[in-house]
Amino acid sequence: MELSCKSEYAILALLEMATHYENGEPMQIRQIATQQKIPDRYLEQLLATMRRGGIVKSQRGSKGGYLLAREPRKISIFEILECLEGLDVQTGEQNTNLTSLDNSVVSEIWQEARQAANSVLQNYSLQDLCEKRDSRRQLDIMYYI
Amino acid sequence: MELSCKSEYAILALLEMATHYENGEPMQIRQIATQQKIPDRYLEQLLATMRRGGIVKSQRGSKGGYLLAREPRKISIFEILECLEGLDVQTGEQNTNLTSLDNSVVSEIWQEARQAANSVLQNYSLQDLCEKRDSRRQLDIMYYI
DNA sequence: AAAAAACCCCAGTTCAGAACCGGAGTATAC
DNA sequence: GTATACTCCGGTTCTGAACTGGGGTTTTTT
Repeated sequence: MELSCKSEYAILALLEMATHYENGEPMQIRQIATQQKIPDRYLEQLLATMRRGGIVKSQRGSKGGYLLAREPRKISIFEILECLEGLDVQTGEQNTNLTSLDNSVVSEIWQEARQAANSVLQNYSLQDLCEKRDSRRQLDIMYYI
Repeated sequence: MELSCKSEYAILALLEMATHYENGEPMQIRQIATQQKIPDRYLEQLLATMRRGGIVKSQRGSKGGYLLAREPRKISIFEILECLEGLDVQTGEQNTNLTSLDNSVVSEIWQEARQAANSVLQNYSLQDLCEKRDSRRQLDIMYYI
């Protein structure tokens, strides 16, 4: 039940891109990696995966980089995790022999729990996280004064 | 978001014990391991952990074995996972310097999702799983006829 | 045209932790 | 007092996550 390092990196990177979404310029891997303290060669892979998943788009060549494929409001946290953690390939083989009844009952319960978590994540967009962060930041300033 | 092998083994073992809870006799590791296809030396460790966690109790010596510490109705799936997967030690260090605002916002969302999953698991007892399995079994027989 | 700046692809390597095994010790039943 | 179980603690194996490296291709700039 831990958030994988991979997914955390990805969300942080997208958060960074969402923050600069308005100005329309692509962001370079290096730039993002430095800001969010992510190993850049690793981030490269994550961004490539997310490009294939239609979450970001890339611009090659000099002055190139990455852009969100859609507005931050239209990208859910669930979608990001789903893209990265593999599609949870439903190996639907109901081997009623190998997989006992006990097994399938357990995995159904687990499925249900996961579904509950997923619907929470489906209701949060990148935009939401940015806003949450920004209002938090405001609060911090208030306290400081 | 995958159910660890460890937790699955544990639930299956407890399910087996719940099934035989009525007759009051302790069950041996070997017996459970064979039934549920679990490596017995590994199961031994899991049961020991659950004994320390107050989920099962043990009887040493000949004719010994393990028993559920409470009725199956009173043991939630959540409790089992909590016991095995470590207490999720809340490293509450809010290093506002090391951990950026972005980081903490992300981990809060994750927390919320996990909480949603947990409350599902809190509402399922071993008894519930047994009943689910048994009614499933009845259904299978019906189809067979 | 050439150089520079970026992404692209694919193949490693490292490392922590999960899963599993073994042996010597201890309690209990008969 | 012997057989049968759990108990404790340490080791091993193996997988997958995290990270690294090198040689490409595309695009911009000069």
